[in-house]
Amino acid sequence: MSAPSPRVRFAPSPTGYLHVGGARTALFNWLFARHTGGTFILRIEDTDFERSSEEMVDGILEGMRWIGLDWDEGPFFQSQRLPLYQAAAQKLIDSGHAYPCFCTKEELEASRAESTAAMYDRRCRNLDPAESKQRRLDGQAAAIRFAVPDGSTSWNDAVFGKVEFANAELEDFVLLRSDGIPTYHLSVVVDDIDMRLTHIIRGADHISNTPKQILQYRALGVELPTFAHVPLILGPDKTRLSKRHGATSVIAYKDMGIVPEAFRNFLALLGWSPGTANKDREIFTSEDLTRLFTLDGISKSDAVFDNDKLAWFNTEYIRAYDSAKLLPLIEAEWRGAGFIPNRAPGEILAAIDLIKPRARSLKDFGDLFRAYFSDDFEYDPAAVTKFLADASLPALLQELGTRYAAAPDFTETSAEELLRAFAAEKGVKAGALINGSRVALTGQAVAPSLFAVMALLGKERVIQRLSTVDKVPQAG
RNA sequence: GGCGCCAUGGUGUAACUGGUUAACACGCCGCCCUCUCAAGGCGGAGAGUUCGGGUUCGAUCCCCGAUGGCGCUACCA
Repeated sequence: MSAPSPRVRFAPSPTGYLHVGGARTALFNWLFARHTGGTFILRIEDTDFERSSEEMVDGILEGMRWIGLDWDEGPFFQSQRLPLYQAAAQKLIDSGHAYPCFCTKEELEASRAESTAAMYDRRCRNLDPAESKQRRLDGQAAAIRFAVPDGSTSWNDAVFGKVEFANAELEDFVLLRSDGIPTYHLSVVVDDIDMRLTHIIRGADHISNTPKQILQYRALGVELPTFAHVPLILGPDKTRLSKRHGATSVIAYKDMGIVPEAFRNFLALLGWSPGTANKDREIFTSEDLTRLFTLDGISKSDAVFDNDKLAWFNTEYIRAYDSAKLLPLIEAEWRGAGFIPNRAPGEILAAIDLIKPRARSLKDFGDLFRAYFSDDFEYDPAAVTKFLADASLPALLQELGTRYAAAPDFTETSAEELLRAFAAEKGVKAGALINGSRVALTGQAVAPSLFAVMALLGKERVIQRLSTVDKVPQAG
C-alpha cells in the first residue's frame, strides 16, 4: 500500500484578522500541499462564540485570497460540527479515558491553590460512575475532563525532532465544557482525525499542547499524524509580534501598498530556506516556492519580521511586474485614495512602465507619481527648495517652454538637444535646467530621466507646466 | 514559579554524517555611472558562531551547565 496523499489544514480562530504569523502558517501548509499534490483544507475554529465573529471569518478569507492561497476543502466551521465532538467525548468516557467533573470555579481555584503543581487535583476522577451518571441525570452541570495517564508522551516532530513531556506535567484538561461546547483540545483532535489529516503544520506555540492531543489519539486508537511545528515570528525587539510593532494584520500590508507576491515571497523565507542549491537567490515565484518547499527546510529558531526586507521585495516585484498586471493593483490603490486619473489607458500603461522602477510601494502611484496621471498634482516643497529656488530659474524655464512651443518636432532626443542648446546659449548649466524642469513637470525631485518624462507627458503638457512654473509655490 | 523549545553579523538564512579565509540576501558606508532619485557595476565595515566547561588531533556542528528569548501552564484558541 502506498502512502496516502498528504492532507493538511489551516485552522484559524476567527477572533481577529488574519495576522502575519497565521498567514505564514497557512502559506507553509499550502506550499506543502501544492508541492506534494496533497489537499489543503480550511477549517474555522469558532468554538469560542464570545470572541468569534463572522466579520473576522470574512477578514481571514480575504487575507488568504490576497496572498493567493486557495483551499481544496472547506471552509468547515466547528460551530456546525458540535455533535461530532460530543460523541467523541462520550466515547472517551465510555472507554474510561475521560470523566465528568462537577467542580465549580471556586472548587477548582481551591484545588489548584492546594496542589503543589498548581494543577487541578483530579478530585472528580474517582467518582463512582453510577453516582456521576445520576448527578448528571439530576441536571447537574459537568465538564468532561481527560484522564491523563502516568508515564510520558513523546513524538518525533518533523521540525524539532524528538520532543518529550512527562504526563505528570499535564492537567486533566477539559474536553467538553459544562455547556456541551468542546474546548480546542478536543475539537482539533476530533477534526484532524475526521478530516484524515496526515500532517499537522502549525505554530510552535502549540508544542506544549501536542502531548494532550497525542494522548487523545492513543485513547481513540488512532494513528498519529506527522507533527511539524513552525517557529514563531517576532517583532524587531524580539518579542512576540503584536500591534505594538505596527501592522500585524495581513490586510494592513495590502493597504500599505505591498504587492501580494512580494509579501508571500517574504513570508516564505521567514523560517524556511530552500537550501544550499538556491542560497544565492531570494526572489522566488509561486511556482518556484511550491517546487522547492519541503518540511526539512524549516528552521527551529524564531524569526524577526524585517520591514526593510519586505520593502525590498516589494520594489523588486513592482519593477518586475508587467504594467498590465500592475494596473489593477494600482487602480485599487487609486480608488482607495479617491484619485481619478485623467489619461487614456495606453498613456497610463506607458507611464507605469516609465516610473515603476522607482516605486517602493503601490501607494507611490497615488501620491508621488500623480503628475503622470493627472494635471492635478502637488509640488513637493522639498523638491522646490532643492531645484527651483534660484530666482532666475522660473523665467528661464518659461522661455524654454516657448522654445519647445516653437520647435518643429518634439521627441525625447529633440527635447534634449533643444534644452542643451538653450543652456549653452544662456550660459547656464544644463543640469540646472533639467532639475528645475523636472520639478516643474512632475512636482518631485525624484523622477525618471527628464526627457523620457517629457516624451511621455507630450508637448502640450510640457509647455503648459513650464509656462506656469512661476506660479509654483516657493517653500517656507 | 513549573515544564518545553530555541540561540550563526543589526535582520533573514547557509555552512553534506565535526576539518570552510564562516557564505548569500536585506540594511549600512564609499566609489563609478549621471539630469534627480532609484536601479546597475565595483569595493567596504559588520559574526569567529550567547557564555563557560567537556569529548576530540580538530567543534557553528556532539555532551553538560549557565544566561537570554520565546511558548505552554483556562470550562481561550
